[in-house]
Amino acid sequence: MLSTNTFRYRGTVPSATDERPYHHGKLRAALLEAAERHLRGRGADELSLRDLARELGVSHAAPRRHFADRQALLDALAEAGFARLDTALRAALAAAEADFPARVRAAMTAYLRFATENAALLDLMYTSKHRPGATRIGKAAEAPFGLMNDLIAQGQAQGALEPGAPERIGIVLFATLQGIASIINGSIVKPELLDDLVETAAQQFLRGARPLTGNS
Amino acid sequence: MLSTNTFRYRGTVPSATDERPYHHGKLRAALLEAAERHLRGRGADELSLRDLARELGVSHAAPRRHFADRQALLDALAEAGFARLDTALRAALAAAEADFPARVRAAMTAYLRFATENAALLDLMYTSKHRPGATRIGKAAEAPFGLMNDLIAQGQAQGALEPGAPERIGIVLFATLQGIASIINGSIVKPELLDDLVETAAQQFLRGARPLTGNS
DNA sequence: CTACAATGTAGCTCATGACAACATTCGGGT
DNA sequence: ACCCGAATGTTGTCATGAGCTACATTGTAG
Repeated sequence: MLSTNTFRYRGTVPSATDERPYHHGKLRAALLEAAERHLRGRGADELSLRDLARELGVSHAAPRRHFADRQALLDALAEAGFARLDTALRAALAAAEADFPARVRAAMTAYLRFATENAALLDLMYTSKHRPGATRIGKAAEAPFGLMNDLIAQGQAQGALEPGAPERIGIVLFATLQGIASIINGSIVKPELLDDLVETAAQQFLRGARPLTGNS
Repeated sequence: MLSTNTFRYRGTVPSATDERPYHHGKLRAALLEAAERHLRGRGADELSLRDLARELGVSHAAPRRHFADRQALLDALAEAGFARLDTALRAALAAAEADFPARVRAAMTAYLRFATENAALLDLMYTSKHRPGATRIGKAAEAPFGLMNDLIAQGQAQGALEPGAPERIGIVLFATLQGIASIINGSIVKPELLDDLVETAAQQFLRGARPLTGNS
């Protein structure tokens, strides 16, 4: 597509000079890749379409061919983010021990690893001004959520968690993770405390949601 | 310019006509008030200084006399937000029963009430790009934090919580609150579930952080 | 090989934040 | 009272970015 000329440029090879081909070829993918890179460290509101266009050596209006507006690019980033998060969680759970506490810790750690390494992206994923027709994002978000619910259900089956709707327990666990990510990313607490926080949260969760055995 | 005669006011009260006085008089306070109002529903990034100026019937450059730049206004909003949050929490705790579980629920409810009613403001308070010299915000944030720690310490004194550094336990509780606020404000879960979530989180916290009595 | 779709470009409008130069008002010192 | 400097507000300007339209180039299906 972008390589191996079929006679364009009438006899001269474009790469021989610094001439860019008129068509970038993979602009959409390149924009997403560059945007995600820009998102590391900076916030989403500092992401400029024109900036990306400049970086990719393309005119300021070119991105519009692939994303109707700025928000569309952000939505696409969020959607891709959920896919990456899902992959990371699945990988972590696949590599984890079989016993429930270990699996919970593995999932929590993997989530927070993703959340702290992709702070701005995470923010985008969850605050992406859900405009009326943002079904794709909601759809993409279901995968990680389902994973968490499966984990909870598994814990209940093993008798490690009290019975009941998995969502009821799962949402609070998810909220705690989200909150930890938030206070780390917001520099409220030092990143060094992350492991400590995860361990405390895991213990509280496992103790707080286990079945009632005799005493109150 | 907009007033023709140079002799305006000379013995007449300005409010008698619709002429605005050259000096607004309380521009800073009015800006903060208007900004906070604009923040309800919309996000902080949609807050425009020029918009505020227009609304207050003042020139587009006037706000600059009171806030060096946009971020300075946002910082001031965040600072005021922490003060309001502190007030709300203190009021809730003052009105609460003496027993620890009731006080925890009161604090959690008050926090989440503030958080959901001031979504954009809360976001501002915790993501306000902490620029190097943002000491004022950090200072303002300490009050609510101290309150939470006091509550934890009180629970420990009553034997309702395991001993240890209050922060260690408190941070996780705070994170959970923050996370619940985040998923409600981000429309991940329906607002109607808020009370349910609070109750579940409270139960898990009280059970998960209480002293170990005999069994593991 | 030709018409049309896809993709990229150039140039415009509009809004905003930041800045500078100037105007008006307020208040304190004499 | 009066004057002068400090606050506070105004107009004008610039740079940047989003979004739009008209146009140019390339890819491709028929």
